[in-house]
Amino acid sequence: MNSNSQPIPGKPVRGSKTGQPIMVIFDLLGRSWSMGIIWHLNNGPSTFRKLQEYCENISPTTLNKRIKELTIADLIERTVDGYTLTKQGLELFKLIHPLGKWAKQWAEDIKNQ
Amino acid sequence: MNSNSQPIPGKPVRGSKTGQPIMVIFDLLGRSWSMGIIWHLNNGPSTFRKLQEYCENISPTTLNKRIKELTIADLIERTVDGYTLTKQGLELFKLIHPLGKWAKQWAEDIKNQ
DNA sequence: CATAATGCTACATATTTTGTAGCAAAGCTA
DNA sequence: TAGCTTTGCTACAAAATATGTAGCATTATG
Repeated sequence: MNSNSQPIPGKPVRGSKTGQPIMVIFDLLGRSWSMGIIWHLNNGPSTFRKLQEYCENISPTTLNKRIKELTIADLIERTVDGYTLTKQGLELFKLIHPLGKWAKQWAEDIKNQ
Repeated sequence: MNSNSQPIPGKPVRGSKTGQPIMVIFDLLGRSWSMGIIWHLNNGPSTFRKLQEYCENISPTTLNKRIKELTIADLIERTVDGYTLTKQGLELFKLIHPLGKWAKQWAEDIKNQ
């Protein structure tokens, strides 16, 4: 359908022919490990191999793709200390952070169903 | 790796061998169209075909899988009016909602890079 | 009762993700 | 400075997921 892989605002993505920003973000974050990478980087800079380890031994192929995508999207960047969140990436993290607490409660609730 | 498809807290999922809730949610939301479905249902109940249409003509196969997963996760449910968000689903939506505004700004910023 | 809309399954094809191997470059370390 | 080790990454085949199309059984609706 759309073999052009990098989700870019204004261009068609999964979920929006007109490339609505929210859908672009959903496409980007919706790919395997994207959110895990961002979540982890909030703990500080990380090397390629540390990231791989943290993300349940994600294959280097996939990790590399995600890194490229998230870098183009200006959510992460490479520094001397390793990969880190950009200013934007940190803001995004702050927005998804509350999910952590909610998820715990949710897990409780569906257990007691 | 893990052919058992439904992400369940406490069971291994993509991103966490111990099934940490946040990772379970990431696995669930990370699948194609999951977030789009939740986002859309916030506009009110929707039929299967309306959802399909809204989600860029998602294939019925995939939509059906997502519906089953999100239903088991108690995020959506089927009512006489069609599929709707559950109480939990609505809470989740509220948490991801701010992403919309942020995404717009983000789209602006990376355009002007 | 006929027609249309709805929810969904089947199944082949296409795309993504995984897993393993391994290489080139940079950084210690003796 | 010669030899490890770590790091970032590519190649490529196999496995898992997603897509697209057809179509069928039910449930509204006229």
